[in-house]
Amino acid sequence: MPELPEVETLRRSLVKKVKGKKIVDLTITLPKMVRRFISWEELIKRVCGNTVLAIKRRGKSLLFMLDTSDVLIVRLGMTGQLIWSSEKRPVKVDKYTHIIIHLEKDERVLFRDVRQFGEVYLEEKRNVENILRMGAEPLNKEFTPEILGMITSSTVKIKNLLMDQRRIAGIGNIYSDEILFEAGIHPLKKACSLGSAELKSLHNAIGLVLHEAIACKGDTFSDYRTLSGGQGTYQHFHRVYQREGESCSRCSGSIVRVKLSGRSCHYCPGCQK
DNA sequence: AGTACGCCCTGGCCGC
DNA sequence: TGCGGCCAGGGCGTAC
Repeated sequence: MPELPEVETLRRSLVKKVKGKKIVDLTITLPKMVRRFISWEELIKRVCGNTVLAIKRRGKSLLFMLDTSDVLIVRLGMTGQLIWSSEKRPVKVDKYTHIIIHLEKDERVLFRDVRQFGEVYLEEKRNVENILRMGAEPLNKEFTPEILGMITSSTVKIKNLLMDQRRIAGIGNIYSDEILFEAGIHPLKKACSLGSAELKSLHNAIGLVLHEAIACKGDTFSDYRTLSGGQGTYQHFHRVYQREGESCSRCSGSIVRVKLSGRSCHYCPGCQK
């Protein structure tokens, strides 16, 4: 389940491998992975022959900036992977590889996705922000405790708010649990009830946890892999996520799991008030 | 406005 | 061994 740290890790690798290179061909074996009102035929037509000027990230989406007015947008969903394949180290294409971006010299980026929740689409650069409709980037320096305070002026439960991409971009189920533990805030607490000390603590925890996870090259709790097929290591440092019944590293109490809007939510009742 | 739920989808796991 | 049933969940649409 790639969230901001996993997608940022992929982005950094993609910059090294793909930036400045020409897309010579695009293979789409599962057309329904192409979404948002563009046909796969048109996608291929508008992508092939163009050079990738830059690779950006917005929330959990990767943006391949082309040397035309278009951006190729990739969202990995739950189980999506981007895998680097070269002549020296070719990667086998299996039944879960739905899209292949072909560069020159037999270099490829494979888009593999078991559950098919991911998507690829094309949008004009000037429309990207409108289409993505995403909230604040939590690692930008503009993301201050004051901005966070404005975002949290809602009666939504703080856990749901952290995962709402239109409010804050890039945080999913794993990191929202870990961030709230780090901040010592109960996940079911109403966002608007947070005091200024809690907001500061939450802001700090967001930066801390996301940077830590990026330093780990992400979290390979399940399907996520780095561009070269390796694993991230953040899963070894979970403090609450998927640790139901285990003891809290801080107070030795028992980690609890509850259902919240169809998602599991883990926290320590002793540390998170 | 907030929330619950179903849908998309498949591998993995459980119980029988 | 094998099979049915259920679960995980990001994002979106819909109903309340």
